[in-house]
Amino acid sequence: MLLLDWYRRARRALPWRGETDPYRIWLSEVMLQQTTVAAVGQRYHRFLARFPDLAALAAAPWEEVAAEWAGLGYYARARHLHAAARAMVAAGGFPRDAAGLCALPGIGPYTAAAVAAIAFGEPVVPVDANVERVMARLFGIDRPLPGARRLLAALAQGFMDQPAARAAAGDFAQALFDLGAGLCTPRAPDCAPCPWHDFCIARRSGRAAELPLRQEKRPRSRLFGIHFLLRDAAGRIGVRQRPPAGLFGGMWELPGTPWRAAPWAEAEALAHAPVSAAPWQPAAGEVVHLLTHRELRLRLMVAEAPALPPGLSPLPAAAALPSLMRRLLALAEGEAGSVRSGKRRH
DNA sequence: AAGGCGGGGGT
DNA sequence: ACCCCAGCCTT
Repeated sequence: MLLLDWYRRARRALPWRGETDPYRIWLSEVMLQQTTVAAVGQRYHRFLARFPDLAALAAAPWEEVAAEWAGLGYYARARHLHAAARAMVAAGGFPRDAAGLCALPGIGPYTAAAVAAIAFGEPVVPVDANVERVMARLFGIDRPLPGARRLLAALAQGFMDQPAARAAAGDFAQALFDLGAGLCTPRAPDCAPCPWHDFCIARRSGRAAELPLRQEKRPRSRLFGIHFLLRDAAGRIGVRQRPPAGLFGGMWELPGTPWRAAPWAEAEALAHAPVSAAPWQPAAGEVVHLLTHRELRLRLMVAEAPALPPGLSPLPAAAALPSLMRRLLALAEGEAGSVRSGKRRH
């Protein structure tokens, strides 16, 4: 098969390539949900150093898992990963097929198929955005996503039903990923070296870069909040745990106002301060943090107190915070405010 | 079927 | 300033 030949020549060297331990395959797939390979980076090895196997992860308290996941985003993934590890230990180990995997929290059709194909050789295609893009172009599918999802999945599974692919299910799946990530890219596909160059309908009509079509997205709504950085006499920072579900569910945060559509006046926000008597001082600047469908605009008030009040815990390490909260902390260090999401300016 | 849910890299 | 990414869960 042309694709498998190309893959054996051109495949990427990735940290999880060549792994056979289903735990390690599973972890890589969950980290990569809606997350680029570059963003995962060294976090895969770091996580495994801390939680080397299913038993270690299942035995760990949630706070340690949350701290290890901090900064990776989509925090429900960490909650589900932890819950699934405990469920698997209780059930005696890993389900050996896609159907069994799919019943676990945080494992949907994609992840179940990926683990089944890569770890167990089950001839199922994990349909991610790469596979959808490749199939939409190869067959020239004009129907926009997400409506075309089932059609694209069926087309991909058709390839897996060929004997050469069935005999190397994990390689075939990863070959589609590498094709999508390296050649059949979203913006400017590099069609010349593509193993399916001659058969690709979109390329033959010069429309590869235009497919797949997508439904229009809704505009971002804006949320405002003011948070409070309280240090005790020892310099420890008081944090609390967010509710288990919803935005940044289960993660540490600086105490603050609720997030709402209208900006807060300082005096109004002080009603939500963890200590009312403290001399709160506003930090310069504002954090503007962009999520997929929200724009968070947060400001910071700073004060010291002899001791942290009940309800606040000392922050174990800044690295245990989601990126949003780390950026908020940076306001107190006098770093330039009003920096847009994520990337630092120098 | 649609919306909620982070963060960062690429262009 | 956008677009997109080795998706899943809830409503």
